[in-house]
Amino acid sequence: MALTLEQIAKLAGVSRSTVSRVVNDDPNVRDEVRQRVWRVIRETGYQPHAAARSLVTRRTQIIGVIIPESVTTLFTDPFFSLLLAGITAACNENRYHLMLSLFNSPEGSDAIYQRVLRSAYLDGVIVASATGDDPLIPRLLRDSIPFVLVGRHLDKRVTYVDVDNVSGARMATEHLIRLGHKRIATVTGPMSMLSAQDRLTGYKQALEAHGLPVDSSLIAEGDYREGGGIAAVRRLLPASPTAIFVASDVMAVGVLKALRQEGREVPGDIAITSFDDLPVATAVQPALTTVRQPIDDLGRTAVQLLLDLIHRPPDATSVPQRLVLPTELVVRGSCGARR
Amino acid sequence: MALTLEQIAKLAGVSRSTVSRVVNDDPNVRDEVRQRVWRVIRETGYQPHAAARSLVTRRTQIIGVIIPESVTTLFTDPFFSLLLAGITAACNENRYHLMLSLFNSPEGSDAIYQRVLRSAYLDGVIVASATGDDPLIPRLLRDSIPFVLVGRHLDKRVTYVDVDNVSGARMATEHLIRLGHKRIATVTGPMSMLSAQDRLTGYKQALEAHGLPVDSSLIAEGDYREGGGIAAVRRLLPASPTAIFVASDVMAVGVLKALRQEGREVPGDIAITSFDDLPVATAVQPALTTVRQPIDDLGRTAVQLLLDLIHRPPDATSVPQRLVLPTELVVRGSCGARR
DNA sequence: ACTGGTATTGAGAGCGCTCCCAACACGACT
DNA sequence: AGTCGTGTTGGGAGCGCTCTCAATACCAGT
Repeated sequence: MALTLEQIAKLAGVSRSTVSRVVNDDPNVRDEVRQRVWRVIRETGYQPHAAARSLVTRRTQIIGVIIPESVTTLFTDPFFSLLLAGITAACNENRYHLMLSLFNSPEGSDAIYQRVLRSAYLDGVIVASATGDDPLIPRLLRDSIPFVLVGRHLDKRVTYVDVDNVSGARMATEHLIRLGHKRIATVTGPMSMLSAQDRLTGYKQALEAHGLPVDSSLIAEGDYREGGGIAAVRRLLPASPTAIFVASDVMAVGVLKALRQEGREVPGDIAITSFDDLPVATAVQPALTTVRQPIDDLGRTAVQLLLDLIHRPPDATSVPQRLVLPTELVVRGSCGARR
Repeated sequence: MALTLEQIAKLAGVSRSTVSRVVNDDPNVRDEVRQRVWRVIRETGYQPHAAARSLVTRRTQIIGVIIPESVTTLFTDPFFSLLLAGITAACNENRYHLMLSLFNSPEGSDAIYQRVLRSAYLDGVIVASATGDDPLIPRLLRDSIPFVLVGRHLDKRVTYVDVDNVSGARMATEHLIRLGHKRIATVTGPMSMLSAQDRLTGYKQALEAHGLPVDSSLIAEGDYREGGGIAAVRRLLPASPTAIFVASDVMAVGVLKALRQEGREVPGDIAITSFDDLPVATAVQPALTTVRQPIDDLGRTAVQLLLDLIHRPPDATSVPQRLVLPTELVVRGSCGARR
């Protein structure tokens, strides 16, 4: 059976309270006693019972990562793996635990919300790239559960960390402009997501900054998935673009595939730039010129912001933090800059 | 503040015990009372406090997924995303929660083990593809923590679910043999992993079954990562194979890349088959002929086995379950069967 | 009316921990 | 010698829940 504080106390010849002090690094313990207690703890392999502790401290040392219903289908995108890796690393460093919730259950997201968030399991949550109007956000605000969004949000009460999608997209598009392209199309993400809107904004800014017209026949909405890239190409080709800025690597894979099927050469006939710099970007042929986002940082920063929120004294009123991380363009073969 | 049982009891005009019975579906409650209590619960949005409940039931309704240190570098492999998706779906269906632990921390896996597994946070754990000699397994056995392995294990006390790596690899190799190849090389996974050993065994079985020699110059060890595939090709080419069975899709991407660099055509000069059928298999050109494994099933089955283990009465002695799921060959372009 | 059985309910104890407060020892100061 | 402060320790209460057991109500059968 698992040991309790009481038993450790008996073994060390002190009281329950003293052992508790030792375990929690309370300075009010004589050094000699502290040593003795630690020795017993080490020898017995004692570990405090998490639930008992949580019951009184009202803290679980667990944070949740929520993949909202609206994006569970994107979960296999390596973006989420990398994000999770960053988040878990930061959690480990801070001795926090991570609970993963995909809101992908037939019971409905309301029921999951109740079960996961209202039962005091979690000290706080990180919400991964929700759509702008995800019903989750108002609920979290209403229940005053500490949370951080990965991806920006319009509500001023929301703390978030995002990558600079606008300037990333602008760079990717300007790169094509510099290469002499005039008819530059774009495949966007699902417009319900702010990241998709931002990348489209960056694309438009680049065109406008260089006096090029924004032509709606050169804009096709995708879904951040491969199939969306394929479908978008079919809609775009009649407008005869000479280059395409694709709003994600995964869609770019689809675009590449579709173009190949149509007999178009990349970058010879059509140049491509995209966004994310996932491992797949170098797996395809030609390798993708793409915008790198610091996904690992994104995860680590989200954890840091959340822990700040959790440890903030409840009366402290302060403005929610909003961080935007920089992006960078990685030039490879698909844009035709190197030939 | 969050409500307690006691408050609900007062509101419904019954005792704490009765509310507890209602919440836990105890049949010994008059229907009229049950209705009344449920109504109050619904109206107030009451949710039992998880820690308080855990403290007495000794159950947390949380299961852990552990990615051992030996494979954390593979975590971005979409295999893990798909596995996690299957696991979370099964968890949601069973009203369990999922705690994700990557043993990737500088504090060392011993410390994480203590922190995560000895504090009674978890009802049980799923260990994802450990190496054969991962020190985690004996510790879990010693501490009698219910656990299920994804991937087989030699110890007879271990419950696991695996895919049929041997017969999958045999199919992939035999397919090449049927296409007339005689000099078939293989790029293996890291030989510390049983799945890698099994896939190599399948490869050898296929050769032997068709009277072909097993030539060690045609066998190169990889690491299940892209770089390993690239490096393996350089070691393999001097032996002039006409076909290669690559033990994972991700490595196959590397192999494709390296062959292209060496000016070899796939499948013209060298035919390729691989293993996994991840999304990337259809992203590359030519698309990979590969062995599909039912990853989603793997995750769901692991959860099912674990829950069986958790709910088994402690005195029930029974033989650990070992399940092996079938694989299937998906023929695409890289093997040259379709031209 | 009395007995026994069954269905339903409430009260008390206790899970293992933290936190508050009182108790104590000890030295320093008046 | 008495008082105070400081450092250290132990005991009690209580977090919100479940579980056991006793109490009560009600019915049927005698």
